[in-house]
Amino acid sequence: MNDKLAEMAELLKLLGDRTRLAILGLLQERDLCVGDIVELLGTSQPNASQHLRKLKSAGLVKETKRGQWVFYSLNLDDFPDLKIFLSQLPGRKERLRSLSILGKRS
Amino acid sequence: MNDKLAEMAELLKLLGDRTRLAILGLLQERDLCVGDIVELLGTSQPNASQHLRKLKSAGLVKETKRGQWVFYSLNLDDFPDLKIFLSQLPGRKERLRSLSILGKRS
DNA sequence: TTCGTATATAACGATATAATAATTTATACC
DNA sequence: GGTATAAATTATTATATCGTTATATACGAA
Repeated sequence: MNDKLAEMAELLKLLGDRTRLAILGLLQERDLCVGDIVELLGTSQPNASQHLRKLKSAGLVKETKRGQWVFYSLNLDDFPDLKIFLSQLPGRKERLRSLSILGKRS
Repeated sequence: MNDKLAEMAELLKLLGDRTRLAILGLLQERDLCVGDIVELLGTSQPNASQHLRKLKSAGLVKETKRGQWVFYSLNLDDFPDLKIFLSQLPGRKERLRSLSILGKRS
């Protein structure tokens, strides 16, 4: 079909959410399991999980199961422009440092 | 305030609409009055008008009154990244050609 | 197998959004 | 003034979205 515009709008709408932007920003630093994301964002587990599902449906992230954890990582090969954009997201380093302090996993 | 993330999300949400993306794409070619936009998009006048208001509120477009017409133009000086992005919108040239054929204004 | 942890899914409610229809305001022309 | 055109505003409806609560599934350890 020819509705490239609608397709672009859909992607932008997906990005137009504070929580999802925050998740993408965090994943840019390192892969994270859902629990880490929940803790870093200070949101509920189902909320994070549902946002992750949407990001995955769009192909922006991919999941990898490791034991009982599900790790998510960025999957931006199909979205080269997004890489540049996401690198401008603020506040990533700071929050990830706090994760290290907690030291849940080396 | 520090919620740059929310700010970015809001802008992306604004862009995440097919109609608004189309308007921005059209305005990239030339300034247009509301009636032209209505015709080019094939939508209703109030619909176009309301989307234009949102774009104006965000500072993405500005309006200029000329007689009984209100012309809108892009105002992306505060959004340098958007210029590059918008230049990738599809289907602009084609639809504007059809406007020229109609020849409502030289 | 039973228990605890990690994640996903489902159901629900509140709010937001987009489109339409109806009305109003503003301007030009006679 | 009166009429026609251009655009904005208001009200309404339908749908989408986000977050929560509750429940289900998956996996590992004892």
